[in-house]
Amino acid sequence: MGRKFPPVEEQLKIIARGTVDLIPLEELKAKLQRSYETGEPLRIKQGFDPTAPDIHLGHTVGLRKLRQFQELGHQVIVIIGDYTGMVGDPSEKNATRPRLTHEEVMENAKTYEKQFFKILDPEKTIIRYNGEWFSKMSFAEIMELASKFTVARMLERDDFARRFAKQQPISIHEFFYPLMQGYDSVMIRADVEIGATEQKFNLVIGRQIQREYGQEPQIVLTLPVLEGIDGVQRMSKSLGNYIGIDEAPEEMFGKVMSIPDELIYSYFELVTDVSLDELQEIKQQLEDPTVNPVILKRRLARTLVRMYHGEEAARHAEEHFDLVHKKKEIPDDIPVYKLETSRRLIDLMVEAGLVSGKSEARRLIRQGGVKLDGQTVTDELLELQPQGERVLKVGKRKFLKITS
RNA sequence: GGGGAGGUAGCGAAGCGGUCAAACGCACCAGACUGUAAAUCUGGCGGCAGAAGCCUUCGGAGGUUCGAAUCCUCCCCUCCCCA
Repeated sequence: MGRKFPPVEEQLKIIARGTVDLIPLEELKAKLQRSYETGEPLRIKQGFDPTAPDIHLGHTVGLRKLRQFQELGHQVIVIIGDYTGMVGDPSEKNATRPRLTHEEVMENAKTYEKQFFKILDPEKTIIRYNGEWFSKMSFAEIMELASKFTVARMLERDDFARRFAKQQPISIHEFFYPLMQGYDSVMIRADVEIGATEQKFNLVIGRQIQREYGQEPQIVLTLPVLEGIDGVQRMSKSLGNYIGIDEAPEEMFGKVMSIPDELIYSYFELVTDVSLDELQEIKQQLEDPTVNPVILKRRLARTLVRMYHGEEAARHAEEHFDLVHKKKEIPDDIPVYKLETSRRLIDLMVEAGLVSGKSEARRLIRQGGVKLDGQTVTDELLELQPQGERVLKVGKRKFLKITS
């Protein structure tokens, strides 16, 4: 029948790129083969819990994979976990997560949708909120779902087991998380579910739940967890080590430049659109001791800014970066503060939001972290008079233009 | 239902009547060094005050005391064992 899709082997090559697990591979081949023959696209699912208002590069690892499926002709279904978001995924967590209210979650969800389409093709994407079905579920139905799973099975999970062993609390509602995620798969009849490796348990549970509800189990596709810019922990908004896809080009460029070298390759691999050939070349250069890694890091920064803000912005961001950090000059587009009357520097710093309090302002001055027109400020009692235009630098990257 | 162990700053963890704004480690911030990397070193890390000092903190509310994170009472929460 229809020749809507590339041949199975070709599809597999693209699907397998960057993935950690494909379980079970044989079933995936069968599904692909069937869709190839019938012209019916596979239903590819990934869920996102809007627990924070912004999408960052960590999310794009999965989104990019979804995009690849779209390009192969398949149907992508994104679940926005307005209900699961209220539970909070316990995966990899060592403690119960704070529960968000439905209002908070919905607020975040709004911005999610917009940001998704920076990567996904809106024409080939269906967005569903899982509150759609969970808000209507009766207690009888919840019990039925819960009965399909045992506590022992739940405790197989590393994170639960660890918390249990350490005598830390586990709330009952946390056990529901994997069940809910699996039920999502049932509701949308997922053929493939994508998630980070830490999601493996939840994803596999989905297979079992689907089977219980009389459906063909989904294929589990896991992707590596993207490390944050600190190079230590996973990228996460709450850890503050993230790069948001909506961030200003200059900010984005700067953040990329601050990642540890060890991350350069995986960033290229997981969150940029460089080709496999280029990837190969990058790898070689990174292994070559005569090549300064900073060159590749710049390329990474440029690539990422280009992807989200365009060629022009990327060039601009790089110039800006050189201006500030290489030549130690001051960027031209910094916040401005209008000084009307005589004012103490520390008060001004607080008011302009450069520091959280006067104590911090004093501290920074004492430590030589504050510069006025390039001169290190030593007097923490410094009074500023309105006069001309001056530039205040606080710490490594905060600037303020003071005008009169 | 019974018995036991706990709740200390962002996290982990000391302290158990004054010298505690609270050791130490991690995280974080600043400085030096660099490639705004990592590593390393130095300093900082409740708030306010020029400093002396003052104010608010040790699950919550009361109380004892000249003085409490430390003692007492009640309450809330967590974990373990038994039932």
